Amino acid sequence: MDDVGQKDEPEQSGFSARAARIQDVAKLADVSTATVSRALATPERVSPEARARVLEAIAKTGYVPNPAARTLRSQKTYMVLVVLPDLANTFFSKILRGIEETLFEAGYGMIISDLDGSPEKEAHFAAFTAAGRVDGAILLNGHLFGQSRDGEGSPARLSIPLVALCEAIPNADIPQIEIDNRAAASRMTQHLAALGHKRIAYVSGPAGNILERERFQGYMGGLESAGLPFDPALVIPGDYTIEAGVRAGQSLVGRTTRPTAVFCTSDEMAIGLMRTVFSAGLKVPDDISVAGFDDIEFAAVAEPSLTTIHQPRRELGQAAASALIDLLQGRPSPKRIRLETDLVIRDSVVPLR
Amino acid sequence: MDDVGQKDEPEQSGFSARAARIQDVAKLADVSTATVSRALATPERVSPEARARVLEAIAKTGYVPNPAARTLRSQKTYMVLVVLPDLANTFFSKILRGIEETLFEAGYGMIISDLDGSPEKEAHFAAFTAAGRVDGAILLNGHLFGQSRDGEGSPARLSIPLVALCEAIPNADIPQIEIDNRAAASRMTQHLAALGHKRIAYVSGPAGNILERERFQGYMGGLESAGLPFDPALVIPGDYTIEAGVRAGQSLVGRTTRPTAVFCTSDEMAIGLMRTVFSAGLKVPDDISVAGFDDIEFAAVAEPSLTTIHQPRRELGQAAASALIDLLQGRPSPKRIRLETDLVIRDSVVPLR
DNA sequence: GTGAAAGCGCTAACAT
DNA sequence: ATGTTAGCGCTTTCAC
Repeated sequence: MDDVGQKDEPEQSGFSARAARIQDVAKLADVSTATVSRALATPERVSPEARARVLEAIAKTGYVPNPAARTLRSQKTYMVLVVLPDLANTFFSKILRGIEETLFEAGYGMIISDLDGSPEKEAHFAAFTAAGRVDGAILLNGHLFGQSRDGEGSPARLSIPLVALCEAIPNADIPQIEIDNRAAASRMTQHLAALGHKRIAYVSGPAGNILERERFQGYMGGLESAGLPFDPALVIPGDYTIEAGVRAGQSLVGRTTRPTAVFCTSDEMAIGLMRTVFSAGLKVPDDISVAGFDDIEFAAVAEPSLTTIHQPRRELGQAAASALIDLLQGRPSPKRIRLETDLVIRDSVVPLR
Repeated sequence: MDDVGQKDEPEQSGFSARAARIQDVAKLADVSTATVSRALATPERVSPEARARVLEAIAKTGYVPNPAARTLRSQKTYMVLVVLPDLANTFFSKILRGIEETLFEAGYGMIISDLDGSPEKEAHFAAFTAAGRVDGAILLNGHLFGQSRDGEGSPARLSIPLVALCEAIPNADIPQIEIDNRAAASRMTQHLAALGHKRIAYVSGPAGNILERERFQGYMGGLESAGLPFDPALVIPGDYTIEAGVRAGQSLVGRTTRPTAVFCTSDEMAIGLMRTVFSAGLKVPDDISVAGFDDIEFAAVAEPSLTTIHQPRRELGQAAASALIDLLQGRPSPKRIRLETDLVIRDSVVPLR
């Protein structure tokens, strides 16, 4: 009476076409489906004997729980969405590793969303979270996406736990994991100034970007600490990409009074800029010093090797994932974590003259 | 009689805590849930009036179908797994873009799995597919993962449609999307030979890798075409990473009779190798010519800029995604696609002397 | 063209 | 410690 006409015998007969279900395991272990479920989720609440039989039956059948059924019932996906502004930027790869390894240990999977500067994609992934495909999200893109359709003051419906990583999200009451961008930029600026540079150019990130705002303030503060005047003509717009660096270089080499040092707010821009500078017949660092930010893998092998700010990328990813897991499991989570950066001195920056 | 005691009124009252379900839409549009479902999946089978009312109700409620319920019932996830050997390699970013955009147009989402050289991760993702979390997979890692537990000749159970991308999988009867690695490597080798180079070193990929085998054969064939002898001492082991390039460079600079040209089978290795060569006081290309493979973004801005083989990365991704979608939708799919590569001539290679 | 009803596979509430 | 049962939200026969 505990069985209602299955299609055919699911026993381990050579070619079973269909996957084992919890029922198959229960029958084989001579327990109820509830016990099988518990043996997996809360083993301590099942007798050792029953557990052993269940485990054996699972091994025999090759049973793997159906995630859709599990999710439908428990309303948990054990999936986390990671939102990136640009997957092509190598800066993110180690961060992703850090996130993934931490999530994995806690039994969560990771879905990556590459916004690629496209608002439609953002809408797409907003719908994604709204549909309940993920339990939480780690945002590296610097803002929340539109979760409520009516711009009213209504609290976001269907909201899930979020963590901001690298790019802080100012008015959001969520854990923020980052470095001290302002301090790091200030430190680099002062480093250049200490080497005698007086005309220090700054290649920016995208306008409005929070990293950009922080780093720019660090640049300004660094100039001030060094007693150097701020010259708006030395600020060159960029967006962290190689191409932006190439363009910034073009704008520099044509000038009559050139800066003696350039602080690029990403390594990719620094590398692109050096390329243009070379092509124009100038030498780095002899004619102009160039500094970067991030310390991506290519920074150490660039020619000349790049003086830059090292970010603990893997640790950033780990910290963000931990904070999200805390949230997901109802534990208190840190409100803000700031990891330390390092000034990495290589060959692209030398004292003036 | 079509309603069984809901918790509370789900109408658009300011703060509805819970997400709209298909029932809510059905009630509001005054149709059955079946009609709502059909209006979404097969609009042509629903009367225009009913469809309009359903669409309006969906807009009003903000209804988003629950993917877990949909998957549980239909056994389709509309998700595709993309398996990468190494996400940190920038070579993959544009490929991912190509895959993602094509999948997205067809209504599929993408889950990225970065194997990172770890067998455990491979097992993890094998379980992932076995659990039915994805409808199909695109493999860039050069082999299938263990799908059947018993090594018997039984056909893989729970198998899903697969496509091999870039790294062909020899004995698998699945669509293979790739470039002609052998021809490309041969072409580069002959290019170097045509410039007068007689001692052309080769920095390899990982042993056993299919790309490596093909490219090595291309190198051998290229030497032969040019009438040059093969010298095993000129083959330097690598694994496509920057670090491998650095090590390869170290093994080169110490030699008494150095090669005059080096063909690196990835741009990352070429860039790492140039770094070491510089540090040893040699010049590229004056003292030694260096060629790469892939044409990643950094190749054009390296110093000197890198002569390399251009791969149509985005198109490769698109082609693989299309082939998989064909399979998923029961259409015939191409068995093998080979996209064209280009020899990109830049500054890191010059004629001998 | 539309509705009623079954049920995908699991977990959790409630019994025992 | 274990079993029974309801039901997560959807798609899909099967009727009409």
